[in-house]
Amino acid sequence: MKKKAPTIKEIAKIANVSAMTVSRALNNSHSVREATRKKILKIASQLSYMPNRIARSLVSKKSNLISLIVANIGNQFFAEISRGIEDKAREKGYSVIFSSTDDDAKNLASCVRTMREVGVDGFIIAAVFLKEPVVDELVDQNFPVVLINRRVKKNNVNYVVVDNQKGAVLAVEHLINNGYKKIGIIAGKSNISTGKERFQGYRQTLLDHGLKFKKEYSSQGPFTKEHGKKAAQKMLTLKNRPEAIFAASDNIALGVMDAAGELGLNIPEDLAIVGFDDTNFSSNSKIRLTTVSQRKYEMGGRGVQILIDLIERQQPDYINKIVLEPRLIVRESCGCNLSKNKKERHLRSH
Amino acid sequence: MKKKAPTIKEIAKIANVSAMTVSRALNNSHSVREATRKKILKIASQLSYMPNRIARSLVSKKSNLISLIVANIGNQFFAEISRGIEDKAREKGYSVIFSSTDDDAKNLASCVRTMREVGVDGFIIAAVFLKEPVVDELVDQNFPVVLINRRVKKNNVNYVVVDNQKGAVLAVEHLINNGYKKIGIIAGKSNISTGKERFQGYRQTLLDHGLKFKKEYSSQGPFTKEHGKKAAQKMLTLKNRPEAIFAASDNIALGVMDAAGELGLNIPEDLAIVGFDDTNFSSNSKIRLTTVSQRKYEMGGRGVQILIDLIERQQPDYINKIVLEPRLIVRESCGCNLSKNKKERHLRSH
DNA sequence: AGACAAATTGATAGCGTTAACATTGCAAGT
DNA sequence: ACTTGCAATGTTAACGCTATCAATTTGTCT
Repeated sequence: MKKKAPTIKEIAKIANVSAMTVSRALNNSHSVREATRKKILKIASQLSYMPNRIARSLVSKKSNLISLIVANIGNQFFAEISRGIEDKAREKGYSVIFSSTDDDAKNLASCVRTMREVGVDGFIIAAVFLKEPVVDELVDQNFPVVLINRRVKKNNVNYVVVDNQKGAVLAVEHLINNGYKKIGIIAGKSNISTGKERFQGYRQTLLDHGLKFKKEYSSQGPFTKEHGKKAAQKMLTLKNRPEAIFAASDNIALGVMDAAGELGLNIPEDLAIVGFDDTNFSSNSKIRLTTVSQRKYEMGGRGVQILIDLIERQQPDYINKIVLEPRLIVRESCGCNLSKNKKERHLRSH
Repeated sequence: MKKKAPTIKEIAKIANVSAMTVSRALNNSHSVREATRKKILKIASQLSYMPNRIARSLVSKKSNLISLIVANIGNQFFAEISRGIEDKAREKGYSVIFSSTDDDAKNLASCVRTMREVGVDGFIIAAVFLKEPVVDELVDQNFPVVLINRRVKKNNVNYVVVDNQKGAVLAVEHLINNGYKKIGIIAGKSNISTGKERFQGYRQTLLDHGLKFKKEYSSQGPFTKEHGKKAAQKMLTLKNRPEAIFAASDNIALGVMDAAGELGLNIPEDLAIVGFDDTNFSSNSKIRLTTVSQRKYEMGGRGVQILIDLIERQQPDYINKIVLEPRLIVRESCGCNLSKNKKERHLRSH
């Protein structure tokens, strides 16, 4: 059996003082004589006393627990965000409980409920749809929430996101500026803010540059490699196939690469690809994915900062919306910085 | 301000019963009349009552929280394990608090301490060194712990690992069987079980096949891409360089690929690589890493299972050691299943 | 109807901590 | 010496829940 942990009462008994004095001594309140404090601290350390936060929480109505809800913690993108969240939370004295929803609305609802029972002080959610009644409810009840990465349609929630539309514009303009005209998109779902906004950025950029939007050059689905592959297979076997694809996430881009590989298309010579997220693997020397960078670690950290301000009310009561700047990381999958040398070498080999 | 949550007392008042009856009704105890239960449940739902687990924990001395400690949640490998842990935990009614240690012993110690204060029911640790006093202490105190992925030298702890030595044997034998003789290793640190055991497997296999171990063909360091790259740069510029490298993790393998790329070496034609872990990205069509598979998701799940058995004492009091079978996933980075066709094509192009 | 067992409900206390107020003791000021 | 004032400590109750045992109601059987 687990050994019973010592309590302040036991310390009190040994030290011959009241439990209250022990409590005060351990929380370095000012009104404890130095000698008493020392005695108590010594006993506490001998018993290797640990404060029981559960009891403390019951009184203070604060658990110092944060709930982090993502679509899938096993996914590199969310894992990187999570690390940012964890570090900042720990720095501030909070711990993080994580849950994955697999982008299923029911799971979100049940996670939120469970976490409220657990007594978390607030939520960081990176798994919302544009319409998200669960979030509305939290907001209505003034329960601390911060959305990360994705936002909801309603405008009354705190969030930290990148400018997704702008990110898409950067990506697509880069392709256009380098001479590509037949540009396809494999996008996320349009009921998710990132999916929708990146798609809009794509479409708008085409129009702004006098290119027209072709339905067969676009696909909307989950942000997964599988969707990327399937959609690319279809798109790349069109009689008049696109010569460049904007993948709305790096995972999608990976799927596109797989499809291209199977069709015998070289990247970037036969097909240019730009991704979105700049996940860890994208810089790999075999992948060299040109992609729109999201500062995931920072995003997580700032989200926590806002959440904790909210919880501890150090912030006035306004809604905090942070839109980070996206940045295009040009690597090689877009074919836009191939050196003359390489291009020639490639041509020769055919 | 956050709205105060309703308590059983308030329900009791409205229902005109005692708090105890409400408690019983909500926990479907048998000794509540059906009519009473219905009345109480209705009121509870009207008030959207949520049980306060903190209060419950204080009484029951059980939080239904599990602490998961990994080296770095932002790392794909640990992220995948975590997902397995989360799913099983949720299935069993537990939630998971995660912490990253960056493989720093002090961080581990402080995490464990914090988590014990928080009141977790047990630990799943995937960040131990061979000698780990913190774990010893938990074990001494009979506090539920399960180690995942890595184990400690002492033999009195529950764990779930793969057979790392065997995994290394599989990898290296595969290379040897396919004609490679000059095989290097970029290994993990030898104060970590996985690092040590994989190294031993490598060395033993060489000897068993009449090859001799050359110090300059080996490097030991962190399981990171950076270490992989740096070590590979050194190893591959040896006058008599290895023609194959066993990377003790997929991340290391990625670093080796980077180094090879910079040196103008093609994989697998000029250099064969085998990794370890089979992380998500390894199957990518550009990477195609031959690697030793660890069933990470399963590993996590089984770890949780054991931990919960421990917590709830459904298991007799013996120590549970699970060693999963590794499996070699042959893809292309080892050059061992290049079709004749491809080989010829490659030769032609030179 | 009366007696008894069983089912249902209630009262009390306690989990470990802290907030709020009460008490004690001791030094300074007159 | 005697109030005054403040520092140090103590007492009580409460946080929301449940274990335990006591009290009450209900039903059953003779």
